[in-house]
Amino acid sequence: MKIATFNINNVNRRLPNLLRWLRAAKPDVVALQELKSTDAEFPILAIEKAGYGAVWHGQKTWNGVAILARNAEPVLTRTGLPGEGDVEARYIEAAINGILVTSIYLPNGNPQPGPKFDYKLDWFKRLRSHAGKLLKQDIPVVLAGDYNVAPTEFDIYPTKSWDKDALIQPKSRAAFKALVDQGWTDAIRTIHPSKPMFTFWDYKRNRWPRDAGLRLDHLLLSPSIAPRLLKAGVDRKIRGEEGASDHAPAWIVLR
DNA sequence: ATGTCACATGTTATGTGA
Repeated sequence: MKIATFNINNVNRRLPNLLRWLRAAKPDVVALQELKSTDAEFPILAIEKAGYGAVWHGQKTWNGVAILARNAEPVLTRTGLPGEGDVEARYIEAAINGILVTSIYLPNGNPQPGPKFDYKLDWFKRLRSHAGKLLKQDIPVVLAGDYNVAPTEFDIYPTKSWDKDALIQPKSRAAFKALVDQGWTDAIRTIHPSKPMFTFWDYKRNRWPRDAGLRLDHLLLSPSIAPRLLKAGVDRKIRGEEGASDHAPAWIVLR
């Protein structure tokens, strides 16, 4: 079973790229982020035609998350994190073939310090609270999404350019580590301990041709599913296509 | 400080967010 996470950066603008990748990579489950689409504008017909069922949680202009399942209908279990109602569409969760899968679009948090960074840290706290409850249920869970955190120095190319950026701040990294330390397995890093495995390359400053990337998209596995981890990777070449998102899909194969 | 992309508002650009 192949599960992927892909920040598509506008699902309608990037629809030809998405459909090409679905046909070529044939993932069984896909967590999409940054739909930048209202619920009504989500391209469900094209996605169904490609052989996928879907659940989605959209919003005008910004954010938006979805979960696709090949030859299956994901069973929606929640949109938004528990607690106060989220105005921004950043969380969706569904059950597919006995696995609970999320699509997370964690706030970027820039500029920092400031209210947007506070929102990021608060959102992380609410995610940890919910993730902790999922762990206690002892069910197979994959927390997939764009966490907007490069967890360590190894997850970014050598540079000073991002020193003030919310993506690499100690507080952002501590929040990610606190989540993982609940008992989750960072699947990509587990399979590839000594390769950077970038998933994002900024459009600016020639960063894709220079491979000046960051690893921001993660698949975290609950203890009951981690032993099934067989393979993991990043479909880097997707980033080089015409009209590409600034992220590439990250994926795992479970036995 | 800048670079790139895309969208919204509503203009022959500018602001916003990433």
